[in-house]
Amino acid sequence: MPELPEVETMRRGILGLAGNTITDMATVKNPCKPLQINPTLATLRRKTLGAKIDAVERWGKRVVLRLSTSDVLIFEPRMTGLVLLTDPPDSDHLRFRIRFQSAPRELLYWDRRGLGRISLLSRDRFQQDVVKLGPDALQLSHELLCERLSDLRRPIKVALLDQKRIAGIGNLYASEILYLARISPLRNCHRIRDFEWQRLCEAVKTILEEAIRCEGSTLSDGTYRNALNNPGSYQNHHRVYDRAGQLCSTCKVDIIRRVVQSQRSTFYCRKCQK
DNA sequence: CATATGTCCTGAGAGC
DNA sequence: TGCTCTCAGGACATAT
Repeated sequence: MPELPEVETMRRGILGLAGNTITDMATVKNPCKPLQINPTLATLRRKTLGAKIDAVERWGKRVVLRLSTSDVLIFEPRMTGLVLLTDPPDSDHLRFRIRFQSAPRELLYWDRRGLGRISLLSRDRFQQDVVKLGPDALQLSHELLCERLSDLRRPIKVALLDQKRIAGIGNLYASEILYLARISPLRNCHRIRDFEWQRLCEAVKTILEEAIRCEGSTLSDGTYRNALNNPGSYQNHHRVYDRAGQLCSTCKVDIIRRVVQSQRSTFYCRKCQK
């Protein structure tokens, strides 16, 4: 589930790693299938031991450690991955461990479902991959949003999830953003008007910034945690996500509906979103 | 090229 | 109670 706000919270939580030096790196044996590491653990160790962390960045839904060797170490949490500076939620799904020269001495990667990835890329390869992704959702302008989405023959909700168009928005925040922008998730991109793209652009910023202030959303399964293993609080502010059947808080007339688009749940108010 | 669908993975919850 | 089935969705592979 980690989308832009959760991954940004992870990034901020481990900013203190900047300037630190990697002394060891290992997978953790556990009952689950092994996590995918690109290219291999041996290569990762050979290329990163002794390297310094120059910067802690975010790239869409990925956490990016820039190393003094000019390589880039990437954590891609996908559904249930976490980066942690403290004890993980459980030991069974702890997957990876990096040790450092000075405090904080350890970074853990925990992933219940194990769909996440850890990758090491050269700076050049990283740049090539970055340009394949769309602009970061927090850097959007009205013009950029139109340029990336307005010609598509797809529902706007589906288009917002396409990381090659816009990077950082996932299933939860797409519903929240469209509700605030008062645009139906079913609307085809190429039929959306200019003033609506303007509203959408503002809603993207508003929702993502609100969610970052709340350190993201920890849903009922409790999986998502910040780097200190504390839950976020934005789930208490969701306007539509996972609220099917509840009264719309804007019109107070219609109820929130759930529909399925591209095999993902979408939540919206038929009366408020046109 | 654009768009649609299948796959990976685990645990929670439903239904019998 | 314990089994089987379905669902959750981020990113990519494969199909149309």
